[in-house]
Amino acid sequence: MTRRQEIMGTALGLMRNKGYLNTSMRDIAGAVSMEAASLYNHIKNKEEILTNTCFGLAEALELGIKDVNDIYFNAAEKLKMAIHNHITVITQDLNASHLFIHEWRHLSEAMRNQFISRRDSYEKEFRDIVILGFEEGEFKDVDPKFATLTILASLNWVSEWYRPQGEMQPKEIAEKLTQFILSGLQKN
Amino acid sequence: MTRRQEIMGTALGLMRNKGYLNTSMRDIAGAVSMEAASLYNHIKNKEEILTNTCFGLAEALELGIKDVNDIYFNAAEKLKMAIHNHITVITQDLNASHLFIHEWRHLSEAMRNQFISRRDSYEKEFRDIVILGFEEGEFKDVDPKFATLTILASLNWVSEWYRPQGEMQPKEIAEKLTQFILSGLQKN
DNA sequence: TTGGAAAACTAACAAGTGTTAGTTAGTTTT
DNA sequence: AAAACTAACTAACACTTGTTAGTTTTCCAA
Repeated sequence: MTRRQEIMGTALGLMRNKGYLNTSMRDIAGAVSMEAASLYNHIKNKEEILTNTCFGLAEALELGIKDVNDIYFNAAEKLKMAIHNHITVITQDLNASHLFIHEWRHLSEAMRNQFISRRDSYEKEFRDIVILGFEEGEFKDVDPKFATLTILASLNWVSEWYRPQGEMQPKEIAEKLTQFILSGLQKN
Repeated sequence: MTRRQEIMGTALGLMRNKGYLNTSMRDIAGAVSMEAASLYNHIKNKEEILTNTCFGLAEALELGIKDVNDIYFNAAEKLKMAIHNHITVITQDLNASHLFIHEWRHLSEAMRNQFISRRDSYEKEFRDIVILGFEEGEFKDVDPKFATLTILASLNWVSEWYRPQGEMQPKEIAEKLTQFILSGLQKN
């Protein structure tokens, strides 16, 4: 592991606990046993940590959903794959996910706009699956936007309670979520 | 409206847009056309804004769920009422909800612990409904904790996209969510 | 062994932070 | 008329912020 990766990883950990704004360069430096100014030999500036992380995860999610939508399957199958992909990415690095989900607001305006538009287009790919399901006659006639937002909220929330050492592993989480989203809580 | 309420309301608006940490006392003062120091004639300090808001909403939610669990109904009916209550509270003041959902992390440690324990007990009341549904034989044998977290994630996310001027109103949102949570996306 | 890059350091900057102290003008109560 | 209260002000404090400049140390390839 390079020093840069060590700094990045440590920074993400701190930022997950205390928040991006509340984590100072001196905090990060202390955690890797150096002076704040020395960090700048390895990273451009504080925002690079946020930018790198947010766009890194965006890319991972986009790659996954493109795979899903490029192959033909029915909507239920696609949704299952999309959920599986999302959970896999999100649970990979919980610290990074936290930044991706909560702290992107603190990107500079230009980066933020870019980020939002990529997020929107990811959301749209998800929404298309819901719409496909309706066209197939398999899904109910729900408001696709509403449904998609609700689904993504559940998926993202996983990063809040998932613990790698816990008993539920990503694969199982994805399966349960798919089950829940497709057929709900009630019997029959 | 008292000056205090004006300050509080304005502060919540700013904090929703820029985040709690990123909103300075000078920002708030500017928005109500006074000097930062003058704010202290009306409020104790910055944290009071956060504390007041977080515990205010906690109380509103607790009151609602107590009403639900005090009366006898079947689980499906209870869940419906609980969701309705949650959505009503959350959509009442979106700025406050944002603080309640996202910024409670920045409460001082003592307040934060208090807040978390109240949140946990609210969560438990919700979970009891899911468990009741299983005991009644009406709900599937899901992991109650998992289900509850997933449900609450969907509910809280509403505060992120709901717009009072939009076409979907709280009552309708609550109904659609209940429907979605009970019977999912798939037909039959 | 040496030259040079990489990576650390110290010191400082300009700006911004929440908050307190002390004061003043205007209003209300005694 | 005197006293007390309200709500604003200016000025300042003590500290933290991200970042830069300039310097020294470390370390590895030639």
